[in-house]
Amino acid sequence: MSLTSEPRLDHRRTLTLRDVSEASGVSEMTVSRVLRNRGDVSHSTRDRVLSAAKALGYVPNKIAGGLASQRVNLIAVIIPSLSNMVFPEVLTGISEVLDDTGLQPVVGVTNYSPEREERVLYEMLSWRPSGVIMAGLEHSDPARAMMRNAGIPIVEIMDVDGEAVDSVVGISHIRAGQMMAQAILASGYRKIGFLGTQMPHDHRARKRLQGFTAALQVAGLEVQDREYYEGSSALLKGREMTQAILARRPDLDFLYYSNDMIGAGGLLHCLGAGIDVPERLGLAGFNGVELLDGLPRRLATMDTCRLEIGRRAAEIISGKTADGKTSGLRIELSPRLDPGETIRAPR
Amino acid sequence: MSLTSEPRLDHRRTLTLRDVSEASGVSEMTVSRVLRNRGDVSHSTRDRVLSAAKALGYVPNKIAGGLASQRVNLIAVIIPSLSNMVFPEVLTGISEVLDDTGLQPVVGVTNYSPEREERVLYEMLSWRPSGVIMAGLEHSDPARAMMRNAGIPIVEIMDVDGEAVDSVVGISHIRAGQMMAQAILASGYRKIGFLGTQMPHDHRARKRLQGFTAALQVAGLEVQDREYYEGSSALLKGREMTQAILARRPDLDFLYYSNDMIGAGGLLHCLGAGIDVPERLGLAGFNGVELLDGLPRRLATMDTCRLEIGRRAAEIISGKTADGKTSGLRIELSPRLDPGETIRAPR
DNA sequence: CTTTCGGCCGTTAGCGGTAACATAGCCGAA
DNA sequence: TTCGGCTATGTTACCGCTAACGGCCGAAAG
Repeated sequence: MSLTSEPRLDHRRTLTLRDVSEASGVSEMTVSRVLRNRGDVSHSTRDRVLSAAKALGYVPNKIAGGLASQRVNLIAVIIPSLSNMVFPEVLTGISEVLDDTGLQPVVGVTNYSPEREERVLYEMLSWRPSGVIMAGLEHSDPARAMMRNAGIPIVEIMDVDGEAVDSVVGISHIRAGQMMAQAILASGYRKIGFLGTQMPHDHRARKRLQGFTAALQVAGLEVQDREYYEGSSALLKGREMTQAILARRPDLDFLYYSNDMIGAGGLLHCLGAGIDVPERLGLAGFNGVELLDGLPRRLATMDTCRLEIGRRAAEIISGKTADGKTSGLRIELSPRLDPGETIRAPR
Repeated sequence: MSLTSEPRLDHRRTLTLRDVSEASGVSEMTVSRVLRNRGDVSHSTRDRVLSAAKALGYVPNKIAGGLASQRVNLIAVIIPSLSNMVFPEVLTGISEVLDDTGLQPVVGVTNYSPEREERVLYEMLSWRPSGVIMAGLEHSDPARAMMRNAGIPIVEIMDVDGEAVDSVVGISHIRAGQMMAQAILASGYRKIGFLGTQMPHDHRARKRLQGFTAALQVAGLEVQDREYYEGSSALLKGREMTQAILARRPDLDFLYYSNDMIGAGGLLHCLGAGIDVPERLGLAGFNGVELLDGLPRRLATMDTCRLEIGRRAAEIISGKTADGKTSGLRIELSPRLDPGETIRAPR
């Protein structure tokens, strides 16, 4: 029952274009035009509308707008995890590019579960996004079908070893594994152990190992011992695993880790245990996580172009490619091997 | 012009309820009921509709649904950064709780910029979410106004030192700083240095320092020297900063870091430089990042209840509180100090 | 002076669903 | 038999916004 009062707004129904149109004395359509910066509106009208909207505290309703225009400025980005440090970096690349396109990334997380991936994809598609960026190439059949039928650009990222639904941007993890194996062999290491995630979930780690063992095989060698773990990777896990594998096989002369985090834990363990790295024992991780620069010794690793992958994927989605194409692209980037200080010089 | 052909779907207009209704011989309304599991539908009809929907590959349109029902199952979650490790953990807590409520978190990232925060909030509100979870208590006036007028539950998280728009869940960073200072003093350290982010951006770090210095002052002491940095925190940064501050003030006997990551870098530097930790020099970080367990020495730190904060916030938003209230709540959690192995025993 | 044209703004008809109500059977109780 | 009540389904009227088109008006062109 307040007569004048401060900005009421309390528990009134939410504002619509009509409120702004009444407050500024023009039609809803004109208000819509002003707020979207589309079509011709005189300067004076524009100002009137804008100030009315601000005064009321009007926030457009994209639900209604999207339905009417059949267009939504969302890009679905589906990744396995956020706690991996790898994916936030991809997201950064995506955001960088999308920021000045009016497109907005919306992130879904699958926790490496195919069922969850399917659900998340379904949820996201039900918002009718303008594009999908999806990590990996391995998906359930229904998920593939949804992507194929969505009628929007799809970009699968991180990995190029397999068949893409539409476009793909990534590196070959098989080749990455091969490259690392060759570098290790070139430095004269021969008794090699592997430490990593339980394979079934992480397809890219699996492919790395596959390329790795294949390259060893060419040299007539094989992985001597393996140590698996589940759950998230942390320094402590790397320490424990390293201790365990070395207890079993003290004769190993190289340890290949499936990621930098556990590799760093292993490095700390070895240094603490007085093991001569890299002469007596070489170490290598994967990913090139710069967060870990600053370790007592720089861990050998392989950069995976995460920022670049994010950027290129976003460019495809937003049509910023050379010829404006938004589908059927295939971009393979080349990972760069950084020998750090935990692989001895080639001999 | 294919006559029979495989699932056509190629470049046809996207499917609607009508398509499913025609394919299954019932009204659109009935299809809607089946797909939403709402209202009575006979078993046989349900099956028919479901199989028709699956066969066609129908994906509901939440844009239309949301407009019609005036309800949307989205929760806006607005945080400063994803590369901080702290926020993904909060997200985990949120997801855990939201997972079985039908509500879905949508994440927006502000990069610690108030302008960006305002934009992101505006964007999110324009999708008419059912709630907002927002990091921190410091926001621009327009942002506050938007939240106040949105007519939905708002939960500000992480920090309780200040005035909330609606509900708040977090810890007192002022008290956290005090607690750490008291622990440090109790162990007999007297010449204390601080290393952290440039304050203006990170309000919580600022409040910690504020509480910290206040507690020192009570003991007639003050922070002897400070070392600031900008950009993201990493081990290397921690090393460099530690080296710099110790070069200036080799007499310091304690270093308080604004987060665990740079603290860990500092620890590695000190160990490498042969400094006696914690006797000659004590160290402490902040956050209790478990990722870093496994360092040569466990860094003193303070757990910030991130998972719990996420959970409680989500519970408020989803009405899972004791009395079902969704607004006006205030929950202050107590951070736990972990002295690790870088503070010597109290004397 | 009429015609044309472009700038500015309004009107109309949906977009694809759902709330609310109406309806048609069917059953059992009065 | 009648009638209330229940179940299973259909009908209608929007939700808030925008595409498409149309109208008006003043200025430039014929």
